[in-house]
Amino acid sequence: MLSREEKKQLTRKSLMDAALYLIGQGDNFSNISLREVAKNAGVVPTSFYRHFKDMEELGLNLVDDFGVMLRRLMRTVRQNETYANSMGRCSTEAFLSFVLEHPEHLSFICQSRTGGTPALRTAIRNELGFFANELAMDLRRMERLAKVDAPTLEATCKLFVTTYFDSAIDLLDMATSSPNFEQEYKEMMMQRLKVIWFGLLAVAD
Amino acid sequence: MLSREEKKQLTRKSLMDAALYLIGQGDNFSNISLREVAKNAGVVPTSFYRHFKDMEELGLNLVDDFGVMLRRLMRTVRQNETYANSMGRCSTEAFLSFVLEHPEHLSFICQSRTGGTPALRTAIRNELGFFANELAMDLRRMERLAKVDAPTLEATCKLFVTTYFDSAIDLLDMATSSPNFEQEYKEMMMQRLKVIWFGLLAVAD
DNA sequence: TGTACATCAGTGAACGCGCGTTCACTGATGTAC
DNA sequence: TGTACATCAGTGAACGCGCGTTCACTGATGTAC
Repeated sequence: MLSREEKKQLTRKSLMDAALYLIGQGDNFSNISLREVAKNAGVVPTSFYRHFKDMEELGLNLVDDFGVMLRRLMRTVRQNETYANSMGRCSTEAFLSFVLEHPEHLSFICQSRTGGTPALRTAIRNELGFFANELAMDLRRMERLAKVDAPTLEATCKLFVTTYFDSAIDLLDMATSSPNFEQEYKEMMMQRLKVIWFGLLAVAD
Repeated sequence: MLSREEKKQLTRKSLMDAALYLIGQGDNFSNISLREVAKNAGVVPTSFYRHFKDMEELGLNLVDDFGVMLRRLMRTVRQNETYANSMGRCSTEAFLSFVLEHPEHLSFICQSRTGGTPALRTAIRNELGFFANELAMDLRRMERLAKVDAPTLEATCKLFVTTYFDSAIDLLDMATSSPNFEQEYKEMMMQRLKVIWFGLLAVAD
């Protein structure tokens, strides 16, 4: 038998899942009503308030989840032994899987990054900034980039991050329309990453 | 005395201006109601239907306006005699002015690019694609890029475009918080453009 | 130019609907003795 | 272990509100003669 607290956590999760489900159906997070979420979670609207103050608070919790997922992704990529040799291909494939495994979560992040409430946008910006900083730490360890000054390295890392997340929207759209989308996506990303990477190396000299 | 048609166009414009005004107030376009727009345009809700089928159609017209503005921007930049010599600085300053002159329009484009209805997203994607193609045409004329293959050049142009439009959100946020935002923005953009540009030159060799 | 009629942008009342939020409640789970 | 009470996640009715959309209308502008 589940404890009261465990049951509560299950309901909480089903509320967040319901929001993601509705995003997956094509709704914009900012247009999703509390009542729709409660209905899809199989719970009466009033119950919502036992878990979240309002929809924005639920959204902030989705951003937190996203942050956890992102950190897990980074850890996985780094542990891959071929990472140091073929960073671009490696991380592109990891990101591809990441997006395809959590399409609703990524739709939510991409649309709320620009269209969410100020609090949501700030939270997402912080997560992406963390991502960029981690990437900068990784790159700083590379000998061939030793001569790159800090501002350029940081700017480049932000460029990598926005390139990844801009591509997520394209990827999600492609996945519903193009049969060979995985290959197309990889080629597109490798093209873009190559240019940025070459630029960074050129600056390093 | 204005003709009936001229008056109608004025009302139409005030409806579109009302939508932009509400976006400027911090609302998300997809959350703005037809009634709010009509109210801010000084017109009864029913009048809205004399001009647009629904809010999406109004949004598509905003995208069209944006397209016209974008083409005007490109023409201006190209006419500038120093363009060929210092493309990065030139276009960054032009884009800075562009964003600051039409902040509501750019908020709308940035937020609807990812958060709008499918029709809106497609329309915006087309406009940005046009921008990227024009840029590719400009770059193709440059001798030092003669050796760059077409896919790389196109990928790079898309990268430039997404870099510009991703920066627009940051710029609009900075403009309301940072006193020295223009200088900060220019430095940030020049950093990013430099890396992409160096990357393109490196690929050219 | 003047008159009689057509057009149609904007009006105002009305509709049914889903919304967020409140409230007093129920009954299973948890706690103290 | 058994009992008596406390907690609190979830219920269900109710509220007032703004929404999109409909309808028949008004009266200024436009057109034909």
